[in-house]
Amino acid sequence: MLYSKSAEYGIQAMIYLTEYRSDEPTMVSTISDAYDIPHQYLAKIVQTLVKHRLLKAKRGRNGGIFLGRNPKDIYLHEIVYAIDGPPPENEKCAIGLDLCSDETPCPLHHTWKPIKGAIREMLSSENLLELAKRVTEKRRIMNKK
Amino acid sequence: MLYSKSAEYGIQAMIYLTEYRSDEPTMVSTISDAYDIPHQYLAKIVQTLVKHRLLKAKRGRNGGIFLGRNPKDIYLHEIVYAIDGPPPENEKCAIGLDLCSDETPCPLHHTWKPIKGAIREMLSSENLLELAKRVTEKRRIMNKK
DNA sequence: ATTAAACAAGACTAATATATCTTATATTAT
DNA sequence: ATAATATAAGATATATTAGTCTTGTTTAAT
Ligand code: SF4
Ligand code: SF4
Repeated sequence: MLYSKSAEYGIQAMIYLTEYRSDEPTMVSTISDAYDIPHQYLAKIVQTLVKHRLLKAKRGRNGGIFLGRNPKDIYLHEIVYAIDGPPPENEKCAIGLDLCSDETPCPLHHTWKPIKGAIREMLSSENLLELAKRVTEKRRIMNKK
Repeated sequence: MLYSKSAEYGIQAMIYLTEYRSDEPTMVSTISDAYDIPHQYLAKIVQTLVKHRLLKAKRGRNGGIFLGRNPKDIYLHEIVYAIDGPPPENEKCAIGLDLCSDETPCPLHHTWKPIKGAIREMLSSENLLELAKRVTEKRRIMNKK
């Protein structure tokens, strides 16, 4: 819906790193085990995140990955763009009749445009630290029951 | 984003039928030409819409398709469901960590849920007649320039 | 009746997204 | 130095979606 499966895995991995932040590197396999992501597949996704400097990797024995920078300053859309690439210039959304503009909109424009805006806003305002906090909180609640 | 390419084509075809409504049947090829949709592919999509009674087909020479009922009473989500099938019971949206509920939501829940609601609302409140009217209006504006 | 023109249906192909396999390279403990 | 263990990288495989081809069936004009 919002992004590919690959991007979803990437986000999950980065949330994991934020939640269990450490000075020691975290193995990719630790994350893929925890979230049940195919190991090699996640490894490749991690590679592209490393190239985009969202992660740092330390190779060799006792190696692993770290966050590339402070999770408070990493926003969802960065992760999505890194993996799925930026959205196309003329993104045909909704019904896909011809090109869109505010003057000659497609027939869904007036309801769809605000929704699209809300999605963009969500992806560009949510940062990793907040997301990870909420995951921790969720886990706390679930364990209580 | 909202539905598959097939569903998009299906919507386009039904908008066409609404806009150029007629007592004579409209050939599938007329529509596929007008909207540049692969003919045979649209034919198959049309078949499933016929099965779901959203369209009626008249076979043989001078045959073609009609709307199954009044376009005022056909809503977008019906077309989408007919082609893409209904959404999964436990639709994992957003980040996809475990299952979702209002009590133990995934970390995007509070921003994503209202958006999801808006999308559902859009699909279930937009009817064909309105959409077709807007297309006509759009065409009028574009021709003026 | 014959034939042309339309939809119907299912097999087949192509493109894309998702996932796995294999080999290379880097790093560290011994 | 050697072996173990990690990421790096690209080839290969599988699944899903999109699109094509072939043949069949229905209908109406001739
Ligand atoms: S909804 Fe608006 S932005 Fe989206 S395709 Fe239609 S006109 Fe363009
Ligand atoms: S956003 Fe809400 S509804 Fe969607 S997966 Fe998260 S908890 Fe579930």
